[in-house]
Amino acid sequence: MTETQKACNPGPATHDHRRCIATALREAEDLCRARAVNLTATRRRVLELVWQGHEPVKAYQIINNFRAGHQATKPPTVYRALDFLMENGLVHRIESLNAFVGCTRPENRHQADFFICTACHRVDEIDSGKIAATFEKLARQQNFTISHKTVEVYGLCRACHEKTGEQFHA
Amino acid sequence: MTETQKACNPGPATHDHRRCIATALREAEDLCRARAVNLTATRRRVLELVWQGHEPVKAYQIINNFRAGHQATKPPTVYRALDFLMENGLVHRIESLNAFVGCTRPENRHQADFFICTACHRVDEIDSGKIAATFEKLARQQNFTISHKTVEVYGLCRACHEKTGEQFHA
DNA sequence: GGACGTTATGTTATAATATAACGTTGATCA
DNA sequence: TGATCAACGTTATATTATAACATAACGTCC
Repeated sequence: MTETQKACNPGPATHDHRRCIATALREAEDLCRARAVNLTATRRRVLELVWQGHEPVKAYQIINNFRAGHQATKPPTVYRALDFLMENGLVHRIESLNAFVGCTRPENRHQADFFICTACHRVDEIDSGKIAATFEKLARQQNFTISHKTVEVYGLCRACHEKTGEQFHA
Repeated sequence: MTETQKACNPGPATHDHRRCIATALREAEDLCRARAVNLTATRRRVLELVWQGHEPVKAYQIINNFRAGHQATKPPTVYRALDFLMENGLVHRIESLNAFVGCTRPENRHQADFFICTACHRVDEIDSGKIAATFEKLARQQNFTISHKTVEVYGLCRACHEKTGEQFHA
């Protein structure tokens, strides 16, 4: 099991997700304080909504769920908050889904690559040292100079793969 | 004036892009005949427009440039044609750009990974045997079962990298 | 030969995603 | 105290994509 997963275990709803949210928010607060950037109430609320699960969340889900009490919000507010959160490595964008996911290890800035489960939609960051090396080697062969990348790998996570197996036996 | 055809993006050497287009269309015709699928005039025209360069082309560029004579078209027509072309491996979608690019080797069906130049926007398919192996190994470690992936690597192609170098000396 | 199925396209409307442009507020501080 | 700035509000609109239903063109089967 990788370090990425921390307290949360694979598969939907098998853990107390409130702890994931609390941890993510606390880490975000600490990091923003340390970096002297401003984690405002709006940004904090958006981060909380991104963390409503381990699945990617769409911008308009956030917009629609934003109202706390009876305050609504509008697209630019949420997109700005998402920009801030991405700049600060607290949230990643999943390009192939037009969606956003909380970063599980924001303390070290990184570009993330992802495994995305097509069954439960859980996203895990790939530990990407080896991937980077592979790409660098290929790039050198073509004289290509890499700056950044989008890597989103789809398939079944362990839990869902096992469930599928169960279905075959049922 | 249309958004068509800024001269071809160099890549290694400047080339006569009309030949690229002609080749792509001919190969498409051959493949569709061999597979007994129907490369209609609409689909052929969309493919031609996707091939207006080696850069990704947006759906609405295609829609706006579609008129041959004075016939316009509407989004569903073009999206349907793109779906057909993608199903038949003649076109790939670049997820992180919401854009489409002609496939350079449609004769063998494949999922493609890409190098995308941030300067000239040229796209090249990565020969991805090694990439797949690397991902498979990582996936096994996490008990993840891969089905497909999006890999889009950004940076400078050789030509643009060299140009940038020149600029630094200028 | 005409009813029917199939494939592809046309048409209308709208959904879903994202940003431009400009206005307001409240904190800070010279 | 008023200039500045960061953050957010507001309005409008741009961009990307699809749903839903209508029509056309063609083959086929009785």
